[in-house]
Amino acid sequence: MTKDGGKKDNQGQDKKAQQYGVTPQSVDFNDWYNEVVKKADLADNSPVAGAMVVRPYGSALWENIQRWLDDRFKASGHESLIFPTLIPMNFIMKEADHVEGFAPELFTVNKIGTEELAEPYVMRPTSETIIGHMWSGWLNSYRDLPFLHYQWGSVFRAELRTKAFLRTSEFFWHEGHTAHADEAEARAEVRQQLDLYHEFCRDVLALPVVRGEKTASERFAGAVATYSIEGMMRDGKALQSGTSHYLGQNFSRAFDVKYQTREQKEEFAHTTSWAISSRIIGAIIMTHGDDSGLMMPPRIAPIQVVVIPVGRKDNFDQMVQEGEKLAAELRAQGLRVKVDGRDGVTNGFKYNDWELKGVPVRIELGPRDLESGVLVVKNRHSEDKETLPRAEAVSGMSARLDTIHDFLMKRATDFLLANTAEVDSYDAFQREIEAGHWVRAYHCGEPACEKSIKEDTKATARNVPFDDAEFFAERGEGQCVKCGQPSAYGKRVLFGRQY
RNA sequence: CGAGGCGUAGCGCAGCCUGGUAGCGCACUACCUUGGGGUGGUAGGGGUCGUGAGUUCAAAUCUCGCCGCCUCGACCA
Repeated sequence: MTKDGGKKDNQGQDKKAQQYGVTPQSVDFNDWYNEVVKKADLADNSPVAGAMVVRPYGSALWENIQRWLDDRFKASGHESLIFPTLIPMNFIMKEADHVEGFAPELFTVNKIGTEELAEPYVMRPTSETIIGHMWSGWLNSYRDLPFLHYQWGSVFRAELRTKAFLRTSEFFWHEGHTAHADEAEARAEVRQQLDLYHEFCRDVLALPVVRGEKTASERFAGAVATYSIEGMMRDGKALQSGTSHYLGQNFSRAFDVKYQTREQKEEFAHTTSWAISSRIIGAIIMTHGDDSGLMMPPRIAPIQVVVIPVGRKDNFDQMVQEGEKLAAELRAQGLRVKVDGRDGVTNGFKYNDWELKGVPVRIELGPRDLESGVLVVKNRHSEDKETLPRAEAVSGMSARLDTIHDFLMKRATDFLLANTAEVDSYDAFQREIEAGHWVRAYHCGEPACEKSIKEDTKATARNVPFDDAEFFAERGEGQCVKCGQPSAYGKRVLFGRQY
């Protein structure tokens, strides 16, 4: 917190201010974020530069994310597989744009023991190349298609400036890779997976996101088209929270992924790839978090309800047991419940602790409550404590979590809309960006023009919202906000500063 | 990778300028106390000062290299 190390006369006084809680968002959003990540026990720095250690609480969150997505992938006919972490370096070189995009950030393995390798490997930055290589051997006939594959794993991209979850040199994700007989089917897959990500964000994480297509300069290295979902963080910056790419035949040509058609012609497959990474955890933190710490969306929260037994020395153990009984009732409904039976820690400490960790609902259970058959229930995002009949509190818990979900979704959506401006002049554009807002503006579609906007304002084109996007979908024409040329895309482009 | 800042116990810091072998608060352990919003007390344990080298009789303290973290910039999911 204190940044000037030269301060005198400060031998740990003013302890409360330093010990408890996190720096308010309004004071320093970066500090807030870093402190929340560490103090909520999500992750810690590791001895490896730019690579984090995900601690049990963060890992539990990630596992819940994985589980939901994995179920849906399988439900739509996708199959998981496992590829090596190492990729022959020359594979990366086979797709021209791909090389250019990834070469600067590759970790290279060029030695085994003391032996120099004639053919170096790279730590995979993404697996299109090696998967393409293998597909080439697996694909013969149109009857073999589609390939609907994905894998969970980590990838490596050397980053010069890292931040827990948002940008680390090794990060965790799933990468979906599919191959199709024709463009239409491949494009449908691309859209289907992006829509799944959108559904996941909306219905599970309570994250409002804008679906749209990336402009040419923001496209994935080697893609024909890149689509993204963009979320707005509490500081007004955008976070690309998921991507889906139509790769055309770029990779299939580079890796000879071809098949014989029904008409007995040889054809290259149309491929796709799509991903959500551990970065999505950063989106959860920065969309819902507040000055008390994290706020876990209830449907993904590792702990949905925490039970705090309140008691004195003579009855504390009994209250913990009662807490466990209560927890068992809630678990029987499929809820994830924790009983905080720590002794010697005061209730106030526990309240603050679980608020920092963002547990959506807290139940206090003390002798008085037990006697009168009530429970004291408090939602993480509210100041109010409710005293409810026990049966009602228990049976209504799932509905309560749904209500919290809806509240978070609405709050985040309101925030996103309130902090997005529609502008038609470059003055207004710069002013709005400077104020930390998103901007919707017409743009000519020229990469050079986009670049100059970025140089002026640090803002980039986030995406061009779909016609059926939940926000900002209206079509229209105008003049480029920067250069005055006729607009491209048939609608306003979403601009913002980004993570 | 460029500029700046910072690395002393798990956390937040003092000590460094004016070298003499480490201190405060919290946390931790034990006991007592307290217990419905970060209880109070007593007694303890823990660091060789990011790392390597140099200067010196002596280095947390002075010098240089390296590493790491943070912010800004360039680059990127």
